[in-house]
Amino acid sequence: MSSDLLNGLNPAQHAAVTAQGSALVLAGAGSGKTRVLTTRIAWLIQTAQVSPMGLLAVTFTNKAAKEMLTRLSAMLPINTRGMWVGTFHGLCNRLLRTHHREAGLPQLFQILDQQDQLSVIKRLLKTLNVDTDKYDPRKLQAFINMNKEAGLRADKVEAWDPYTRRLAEYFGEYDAQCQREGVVDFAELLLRSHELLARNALLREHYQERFRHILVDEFQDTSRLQYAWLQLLRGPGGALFAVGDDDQSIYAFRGADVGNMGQLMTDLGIAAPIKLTQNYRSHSTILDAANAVIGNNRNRLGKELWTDAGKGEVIRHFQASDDGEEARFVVEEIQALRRDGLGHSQMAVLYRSNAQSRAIEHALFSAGLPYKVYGGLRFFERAEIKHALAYLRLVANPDDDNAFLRVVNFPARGIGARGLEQLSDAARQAGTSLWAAACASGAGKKGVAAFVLLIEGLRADSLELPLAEKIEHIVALSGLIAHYQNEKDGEDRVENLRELTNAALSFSAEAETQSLEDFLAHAALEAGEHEAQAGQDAVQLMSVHAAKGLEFHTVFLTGLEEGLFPHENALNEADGLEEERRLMYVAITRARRRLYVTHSQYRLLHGQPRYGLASRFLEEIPEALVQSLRPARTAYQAPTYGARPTPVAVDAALPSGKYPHRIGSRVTHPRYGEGVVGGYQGQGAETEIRVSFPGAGDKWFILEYARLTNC
DNA sequence: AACTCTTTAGTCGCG
DNA sequence: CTAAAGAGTT
Repeated sequence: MSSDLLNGLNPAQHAAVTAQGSALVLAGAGSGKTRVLTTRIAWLIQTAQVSPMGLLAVTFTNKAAKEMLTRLSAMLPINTRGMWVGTFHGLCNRLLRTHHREAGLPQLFQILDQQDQLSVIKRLLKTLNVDTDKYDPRKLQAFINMNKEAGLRADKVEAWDPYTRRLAEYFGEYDAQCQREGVVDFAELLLRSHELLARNALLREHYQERFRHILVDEFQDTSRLQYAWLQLLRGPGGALFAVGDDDQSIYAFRGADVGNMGQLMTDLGIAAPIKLTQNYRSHSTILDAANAVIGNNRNRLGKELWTDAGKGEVIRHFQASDDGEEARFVVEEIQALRRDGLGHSQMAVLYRSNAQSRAIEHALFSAGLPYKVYGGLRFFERAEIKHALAYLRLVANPDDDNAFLRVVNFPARGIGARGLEQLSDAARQAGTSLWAAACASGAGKKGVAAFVLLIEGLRADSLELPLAEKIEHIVALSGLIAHYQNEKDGEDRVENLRELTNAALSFSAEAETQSLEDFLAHAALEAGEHEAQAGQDAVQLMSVHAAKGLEFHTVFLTGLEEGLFPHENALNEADGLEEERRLMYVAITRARRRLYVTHSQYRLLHGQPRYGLASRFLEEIPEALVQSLRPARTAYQAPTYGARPTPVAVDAALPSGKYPHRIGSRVTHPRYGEGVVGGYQGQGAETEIRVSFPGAGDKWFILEYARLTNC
């Protein structure tokens, strides 16, 4: 029986799936990690080592959780409903809703997303009369979240300097305000349920006895708090099975601590991780490049990817003179690949920062190619949706001050800053919510009174309606649709508001509930799909971070320049360069068959001209694996695919790094026109370049600022 | 109180 | 440069 499940696993995968007790699985990119995880769950259940209700499986994304459940139900004839499989936040939410009393929370606590949290912080700093030039709300937000992710409350923060002490003080005020208002931010979900389990021995022992097996995906992304949470849930006889890849740890900036992998081995007495190193995705040229790059990192658990799929194609490198040329090169290659029959959706263009998508989008658009951009706002984060949700939240709980403030005057109903100030003064003095203050004192003011009547009417009217109809009704009467219909460019927003009803419909079908509160929690915990342009078979554009976990036949890795990738900000951070290198490793291993790496000597960044040297990561790829393509001597002209002239090796005389313009080559200056590069002097940022112009003679420019282009 | 203008910040982003 | 937020204007 179980042999069916285990069929086709390689020895390492087999060992991981059937490991006894706790284990750490070091799963390289493309090594069948998800398969191992789901097969282990199925195997544990099938061999009766655990019941479906006796295990806990944690992922980072809703998508991963959903996929795990889908695969599981394909493997075993069990009902996955009710199993504890989900994201850290989803499971903590479940725990806190079930035990809200013990956790000191109202049953209907609201969840703040990042935007909500920031506006709460801004509001708080305003009432405390804090100078926001000195205490940046966003810095405070990061401070609060970082500390919570490390498991620290305001009174436990180590604050040696006055500035940090003030931040800690505001942190405490913020938590107090959240507690008063019954709202919980993302980090709080985790911290609060950790405290719940830590303080309540009965509860803790109950869950420890229940969850005999705890399984964690993407373990390298766990924060210290998440690790502590897992340890609390794991009872004396419980097993913790963690799967991760330290080389793909790219989320330190949001609290992930790779150190958890080593910590886990120490804490559970695991001598060595089980390594999955056979890669089923890429050809060996690509893996060799990835191995070589990541080999430059110091602190690794250590592993090398390999494949029996053969060498495959050489990695193609292109050096553009500006970002426009880089983009046109990508487009030409995409068109050639398309002619050879490769689907657009099999090709991805990756970049380090989202701002870089512009140039690529422009070129794709000009060429009439379909593309999808990932990143940006997601469905439940859009302003019109958040407005609609605020109405829903007020109907569910009128004391929700955040929701109140968001829509009390949107659409405009004559309630200005002055009126609001009176309201919040009244609320503070009476120690009540804004809503209560509005009911008490607002009767005189027509705008406020109308708003109170509107919300009360909405609640009364929609009480008995099923979820989707309720939402449709509230959205319609809120005046949001009318407002956006009058606004130019408002069609999309109206469309999204209508889509909200559909979202509610599919939610109530899937979750089998008509509860508005459940839907609101769902909206907070799952922000929905990223915006993506229409197009069935479209080229995929996304940041390297967004590409983690995905794979494509062909990958264009663009913008490989110092300062951009590795990003300059990362160089000042502890272990920043190593994290950037891991990001490079993730990027390379996305490609199944063909990998392009490109960089540009010049690009506009924030409207400023910038001359980037080739990324050090480019030079860390062994030369033998790379073939350099060069543009024609003049501006790059599209080579016909297949009939391209034999690529010429990059001129080795000068390292492609330090000098963007070769001595003796012709360059163009916006003011002086065409000239010849005479030479360089100075180092680093001081580097100057000499150019002789036929009309203006010899000129020296600071290389960093000179607007020179090769011609 | 709505509208327009100016200012400012700008790596990556799950829940 | 460009989008969004805050300040100033009508």
